[in-house]
Amino acid sequence: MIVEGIRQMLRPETDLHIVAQAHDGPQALAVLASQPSVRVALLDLNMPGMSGVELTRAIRADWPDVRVLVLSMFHDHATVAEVLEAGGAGYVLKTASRAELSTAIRQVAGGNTYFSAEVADTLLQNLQILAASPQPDQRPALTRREQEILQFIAREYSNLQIAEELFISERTVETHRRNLLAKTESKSVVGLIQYAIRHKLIS
Amino acid sequence: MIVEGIRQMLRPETDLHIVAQAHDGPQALAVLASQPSVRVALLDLNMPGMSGVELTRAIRADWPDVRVLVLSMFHDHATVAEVLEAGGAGYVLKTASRAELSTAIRQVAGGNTYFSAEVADTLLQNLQILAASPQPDQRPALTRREQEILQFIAREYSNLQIAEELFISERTVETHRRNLLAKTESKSVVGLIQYAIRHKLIS
DNA sequence: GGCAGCCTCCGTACCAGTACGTATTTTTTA
DNA sequence: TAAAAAATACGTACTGGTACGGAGGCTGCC
Repeated sequence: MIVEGIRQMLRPETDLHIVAQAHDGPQALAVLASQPSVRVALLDLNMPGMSGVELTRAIRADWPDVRVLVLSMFHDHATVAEVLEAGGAGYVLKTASRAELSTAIRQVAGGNTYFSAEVADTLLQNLQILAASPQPDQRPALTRREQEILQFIAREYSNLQIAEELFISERTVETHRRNLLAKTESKSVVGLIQYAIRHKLIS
Repeated sequence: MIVEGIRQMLRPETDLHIVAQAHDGPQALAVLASQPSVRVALLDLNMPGMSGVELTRAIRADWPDVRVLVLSMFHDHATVAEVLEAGGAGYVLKTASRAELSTAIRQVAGGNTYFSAEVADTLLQNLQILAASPQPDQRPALTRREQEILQFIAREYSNLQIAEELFISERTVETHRRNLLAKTESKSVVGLIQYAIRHKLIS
């Protein structure tokens, strides 16, 4: 029903060719297998059986050149993020007009991404969490020197190598290393690296 | 000059109070030190001396409650990403209208983020790279057992502990560990953990 | 049946990191 | 300027990972 609706909706757009359609996940995968010309897969996130996210992931895994455009009623952050993580290239709300939908398809086909305005808002709102949020980080901060040492550790330098690099004694490096382990409450370099990554001190 | 222009521009917005102004980075930091009531710092990315990104970082480090709104002529991805990474909460182009600028200030003051439309586009375009890009990951896959071992290593288990946990010999764990190091091309457990995190095998 | 890949196990040797204690100099902060 | 924090440095001892080489059993596939 919905599939047919979209088909009718896009009929006037003469540059868009609907080459196939399917009613659930497995069917979609089967269709893709026999239709090498598909460039964009437009799919309803809320489908029977296999979830839209799973299907997205499956498509991306088997046909990396097929761009996935997701159609959904909701735009909460968790869902949108999941779709992106699964490899979705666009996310359009079901309230979108024909004009918006066709624009989205063209954008996605062209290698770009497309997000409905509300979806984009959601994403940007959450960039805050990813990159710009005030982090109430109330643990003992690492000193400048310690952070520096940590950089080298993360690059798999040995204590001796670090010492030579910084023109200090190996013993000093050992001490810094000990303090790092204590401050990050890790038993070994393993926890240290995880701490560093979590706190975006490296990579 | 620019500072004065913005001041005049925002004068009609009666709910916004300009409590201080500065002409370069160090001056801004000094002003902040003496003005505890500042909630939003509006700064030109292209300033003399200290770069806007540096100033952003400095502000976030010393006054985590001050929200930084950046004003810039450009919106290339590298620059925007840098600002975000430094802790900026918003990014407005200099072509913005008074209405947009005041909206941005209010959004940022309210704990949200704000990005001019073009900037938002740039960001969304690059989400593709962050989250939806096809990753040609053509390295030897880890076996089930190896992944299992890796989980324990990430949790800071020693070889002996892993052995006991899995009812196998410590030697076997050592061998798996060696194979893991080889497959991930890392010199030590340091690289191993980074590999695991990058490939979402842990945490 | 044979081959490949995985999981299992052993020994020897070495080195790097870790634990713990102590102490001086330099820099920052109160 | 005194106190606190950071950076510097040393010694001893021990543990745990790493390098290297070898080997047998099991499963699944051609």
